[in-house]
Amino acid sequence: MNKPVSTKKTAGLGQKRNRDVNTKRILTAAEQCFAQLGFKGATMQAIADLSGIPKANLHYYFSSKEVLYRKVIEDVCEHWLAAAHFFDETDDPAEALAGYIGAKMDQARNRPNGSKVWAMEMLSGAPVIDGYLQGALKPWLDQRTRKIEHWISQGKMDAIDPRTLFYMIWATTQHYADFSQQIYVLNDNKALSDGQFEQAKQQVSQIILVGVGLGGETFDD
Amino acid sequence: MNKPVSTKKTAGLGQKRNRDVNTKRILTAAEQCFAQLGFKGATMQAIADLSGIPKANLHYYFSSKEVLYRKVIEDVCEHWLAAAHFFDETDDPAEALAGYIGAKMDQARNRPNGSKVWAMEMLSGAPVIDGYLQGALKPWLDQRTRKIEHWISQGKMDAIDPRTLFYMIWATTQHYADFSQQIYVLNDNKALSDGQFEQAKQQVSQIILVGVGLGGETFDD
DNA sequence: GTCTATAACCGGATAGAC
DNA sequence: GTCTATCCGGTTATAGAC
Repeated sequence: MNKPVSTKKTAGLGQKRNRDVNTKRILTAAEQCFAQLGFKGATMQAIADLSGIPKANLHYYFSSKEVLYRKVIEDVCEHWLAAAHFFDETDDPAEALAGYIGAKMDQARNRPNGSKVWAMEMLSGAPVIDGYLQGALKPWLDQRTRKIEHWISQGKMDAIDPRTLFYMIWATTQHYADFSQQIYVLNDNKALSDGQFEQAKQQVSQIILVGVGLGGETFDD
Repeated sequence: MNKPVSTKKTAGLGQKRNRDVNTKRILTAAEQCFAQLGFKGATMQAIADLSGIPKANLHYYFSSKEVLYRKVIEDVCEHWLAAAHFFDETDDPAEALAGYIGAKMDQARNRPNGSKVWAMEMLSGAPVIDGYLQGALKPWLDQRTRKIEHWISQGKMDAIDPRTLFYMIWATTQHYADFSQQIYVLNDNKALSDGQFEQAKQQVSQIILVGVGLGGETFDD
């Protein structure tokens, strides 16, 4: 749909930059295609059309469809971790959880396709992402689980199972990206407005915080 | 993988029954294949192998891959509604929500592939399921939204947004089916045991009920 | 580095014997 | 009703001109 940044050889200085730009365009288009259609369903032709880069050039930048897919997944993983650190910015459980939930909600809103690719991968049994789950996500979760257990032992929050809590946070926040079509229909065939989304964000935070015994001053209105 | 119920013509009485059995086997295999691989990724050959029925016979029972897929989706929709009525079995908000959450959790555990096909459809933008969302799910949600608002006006529960609550319930319960691979890895590469699952069920109920101001006696242990 | 044309392959669907 | 063999369209990937 879009025009490629430069056709034919512009040989010389701006070339590496050109390569980066094209690579980025391809990755963005691929993320969208894979998100909606799955690995098999997305075609190189569709990715080419969407990115505005000829199909054969995709194979110039990425040796195969699978290599392209793995690169998309890698980016999504990095993106996941980007929100993860919000949990550690404070030692107050209410602040940590509210900050983390807010960050995950914003991610779902701002980069829904990343969330969808992740979901697709999980549905497929995580063939590509598996190593990342073991090597990065599991250690992250184990550590935060201990942090929550510590807060519980200090009487700062209710004695809930930390894993259930995290699964709930992940599921709920990612739902706003992954099931956006369902939300769209249930919202009278209208996308959530910024106001509606902000309200949802506040509500999700409120219900979860209150649910784990942190029902303090977490609302805005 | 499995052997077909009967090869060659057994002509006569048991035939219609035979047809039903084969149809059922195909649908079960198809549900699994579509859940893991998406519409395009699942091949008629794979469905044939898994059901133990020759590929050509699939086309005898279902005229095309799309017809087969639509039938799978229909079954999944019926299944969705099957849990929906648990919400209406009582006028007590805590009982209604706990019963509904429990039913949805059990569904996720007992028929994960149904949940995955649903999720896949949503990620793809719900091309097939759209009419059902408009015609059945939206009315259902609108009605239950009013019920919750009624309870809120009676002071029986906190003034939360009913939609956010339902999205949270759907997302969290379905997470146990859709993201089972992630849960598997995070649970030390072991599937959740029955005990772990029951605990998760209780925890989800507890956090949500407490979260909306229904923190009474909802636990077992 | 880029693009057009094509090779090689695979999957859905059908024809036609039994 | 069931199964084997086959056709045809579509997809990935590459060869080779520019």
